[in-house]
Amino acid sequence: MISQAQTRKQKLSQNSLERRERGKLELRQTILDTAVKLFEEQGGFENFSLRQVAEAVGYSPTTIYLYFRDKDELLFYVVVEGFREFGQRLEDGYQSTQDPLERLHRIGKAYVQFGLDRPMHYRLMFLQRGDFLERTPPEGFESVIDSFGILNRAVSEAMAAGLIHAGDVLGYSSTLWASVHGLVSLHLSTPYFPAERVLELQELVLGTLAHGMNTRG
Amino acid sequence: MISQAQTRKQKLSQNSLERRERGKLELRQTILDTAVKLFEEQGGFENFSLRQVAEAVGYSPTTIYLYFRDKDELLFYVVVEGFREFGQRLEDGYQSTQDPLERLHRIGKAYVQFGLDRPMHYRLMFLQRGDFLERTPPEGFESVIDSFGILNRAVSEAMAAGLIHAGDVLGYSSTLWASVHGLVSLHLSTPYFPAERVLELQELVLGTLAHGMNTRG
DNA sequence: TGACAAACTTAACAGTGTTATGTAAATTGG
DNA sequence: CCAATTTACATAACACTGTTAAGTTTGTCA
Repeated sequence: MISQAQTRKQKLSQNSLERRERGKLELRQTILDTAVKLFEEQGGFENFSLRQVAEAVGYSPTTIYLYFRDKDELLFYVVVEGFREFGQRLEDGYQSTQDPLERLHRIGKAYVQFGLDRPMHYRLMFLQRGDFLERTPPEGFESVIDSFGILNRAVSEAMAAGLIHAGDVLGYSSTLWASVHGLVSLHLSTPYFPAERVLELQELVLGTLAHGMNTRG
Repeated sequence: MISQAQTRKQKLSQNSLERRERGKLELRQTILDTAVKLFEEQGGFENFSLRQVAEAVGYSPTTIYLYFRDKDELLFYVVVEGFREFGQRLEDGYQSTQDPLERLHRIGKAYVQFGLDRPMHYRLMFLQRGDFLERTPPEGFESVIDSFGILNRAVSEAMAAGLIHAGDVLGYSSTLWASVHGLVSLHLSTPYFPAERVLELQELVLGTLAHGMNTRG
C-alpha cells in the first residue's frame, strides 16, 4: 500500500516533471537560438549581452539563470551546438568518397565551408573560446570533439595506401588542420581574405600540402 | 615690436609646450606599457579594463582619456607597437641569409617565434582585432603593416630563382601566411598545441609547404 | 600677484553580469 | 474543491565596465 502509493506519487510527480522539463527545454532552446541569432547579427561576442537575449525572448534577465548557470555556460552550449554540425560536416566529407587523397581534400573543403557558413560559431569555437575544447562536453555530445579524429583517420588511411609520405600521422593531421584553420581564421579576422579569395586559396593550400606530403623522392 | 613680442611669446609658449608635451608623452608611454603588462598578465582582453590601467599608473580613470580617445585607441596603439616589433623580426629573418628558400624558412620561424614570445600582442593583432589592419596607422608607423610585403618579396625572389613553382606569388604568400598563422593561432586558442609542439610542427609545416611549392614535375 | 591655461579629479550615466529576495501561478495531497 | 507547496518567473540591488560633463588643483605667464 505504502509502497504503491509512493510509486504512484512518484510516477505522477515524474510525469509532471517531464512535462515541465519539456517546457523548460523548449524555452531553453529558444534562449539558445536567440543567443545564436543575436550573436550572428552583431559582430558577436563583445557586443553581446545576456540582457539583450532576455529582452529578445521576452523574459527578465535573471530568468536566463534558471536555464544556464551563467553567460559562460550559455556560450558553451552555443559552441557545443556548433561542434555538432561541424563534426557532421567533416564526417559527410569523409564519407562522400573512397579515394583517400580526395577524402583529405573533401574534409579540408568541408572545414573551410563551415567557417564561411557559420562565422560566429567558428569564432567562438576556435578563436575566442578555444578553452571550451578542454571542457567535458554535456551528455549526448561526448564524442563531438572527435572531429580531429576524422581527419586523423583520413591521413592514416592515405598513408597506409602509400599516397602520402609515411611517418608522423599526427604531424600531418596537425599541419592540415593548422593550414585550413589559418585560412578561415584570416578570413574571419582580417580584411584581406574575402570569401571568394578563401575558396581560391583553399585549393592552392590543399593542393600544395597534398603535393608536399606526397612520397618524397 | 608687436611682431617681435609675439614671436617671443610664441617661442616661450612653444618651449613650455614642448616640455609639457614631453611630460605628456612620458605618461602616455607609461599608460601604454602598463596596459600591455596588464594585458599580458591576465589572459587579456575580456578581463582588461581601463580603470585597472588607471589604478595601476596611479591616476584617475578619466585621465586616460586625456591621452587616448577611448579604449579602442589605446588597444590600437598596443597593436601598433606590436607590429613595429613584428615587422622588425620578419625583416631580420629576411636579412639573415641570402638563400631564397632558407629565407622563407627563416621568415616563417620568425613569425612563429613572435607568436610564442608575444602571445597577447599576437592575439590582439591577428585574432581579436584584425580590423585594426584596416585602420590607417599613426605617423611614423606608416609602412608598419608592410610585414606581408617582406614575405611577398621573399616568395617572389624564390620564384625568380626557379626554386619554387612559378605562378601565383600572392597565392603562395597567402598560403604560407595562413599556415604559420594557423599554427600560432591554434597554439594560442586551443590546449592542443603547446609551445614545444609548435616548434616541431613549424618545421613539418614549412618543410611540407616548401616541398609542395617546389617546381612540380 | 593675478589671470589663465593645463593637468587632473569627482560625480554621474547607461550599460554589463550576477545574486538575494519577493511574488504569482501551477500542481499537489487531502 | 481547498489549502500547502513547489515551480517559474520578476524586482531590486551590487559591483563592475566605458564614457562624458563639470569641477578643482597646479603650474606658467605678464
